[in-house]
Amino acid sequence: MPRAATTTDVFNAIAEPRRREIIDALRGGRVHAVGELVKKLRIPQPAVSKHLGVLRRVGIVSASRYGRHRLYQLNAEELKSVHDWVKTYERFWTHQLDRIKERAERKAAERLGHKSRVAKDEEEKPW
Amino acid sequence: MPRAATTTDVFNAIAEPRRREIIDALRGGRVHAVGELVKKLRIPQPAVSKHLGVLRRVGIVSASRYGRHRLYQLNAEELKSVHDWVKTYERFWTHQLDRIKERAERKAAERLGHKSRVAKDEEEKPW
DNA sequence: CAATTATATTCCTATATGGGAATATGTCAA
DNA sequence: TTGACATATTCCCATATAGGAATATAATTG
Repeated sequence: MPRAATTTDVFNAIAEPRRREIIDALRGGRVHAVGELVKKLRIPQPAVSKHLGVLRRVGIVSASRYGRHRLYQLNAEELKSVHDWVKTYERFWTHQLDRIKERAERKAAERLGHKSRVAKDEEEKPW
Repeated sequence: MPRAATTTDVFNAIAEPRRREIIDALRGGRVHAVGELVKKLRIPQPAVSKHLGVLRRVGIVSASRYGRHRLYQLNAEELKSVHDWVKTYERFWTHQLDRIKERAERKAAERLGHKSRVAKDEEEKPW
């Protein structure tokens, strides 16, 4: 099986650096014509259009016409799913002290026999 | 040019759903043998090994030996770059009120002639 | 209508999958 | 040593790029 399409979900869509650049350029709610993005990011116009196409299919951006221009706008809420997922790991790099404390607490609990319960079908491993 | 390798960076590595499942399974700091992941996630062993290989090359997990087992451990800090990037968009979906207020403030500023300064080489667009 | 401008689409190509099957490697146990 | 077990690697293949070049489509202007 090949890799999932870039339009499968937001995670795949933002894996491409240039697409993240485009997203960043659209930050602040300002709409941008394709040509502006081309000039700003120095990416060939067809490439920008293609990347915008991917982002649009995933829902990260939406487009509207303005004369012969096409204006793109960010729908940043679509990035929420990524944020929600990665946020659950936030504690691993913030608050070093909390982490240490947490470990100490876990060990203390073990000493007191308050091991976290193990699911029935899950054997106790020696590690 | 083909898509960037999955081992290019964390963004590409986590684009694959099964790799995120593996990461999630390793949460909590507990080490896991490959076989445990296979049973837990119901993914064929070669697939698990391959995905772990990708994650290891990117640095998201690290491995150690224990007899004939290989124990994998999460290095969640590697996910920080993703968090840092997506976090800058957090305000777009949290605090609805703040967003409304912000827009109102921007409009007010415009009324007062306090437009955000425009870079010299950036023309004023009609939109 | 013709020329121009803005953007999208099509073609082509080299490359990197991800899964399945089979097999190799490594380690322990009798 | 010989199995048996745990994990990694290799092969094969269908598929989805991402970029470049060329072209098509759309809208404006004269």
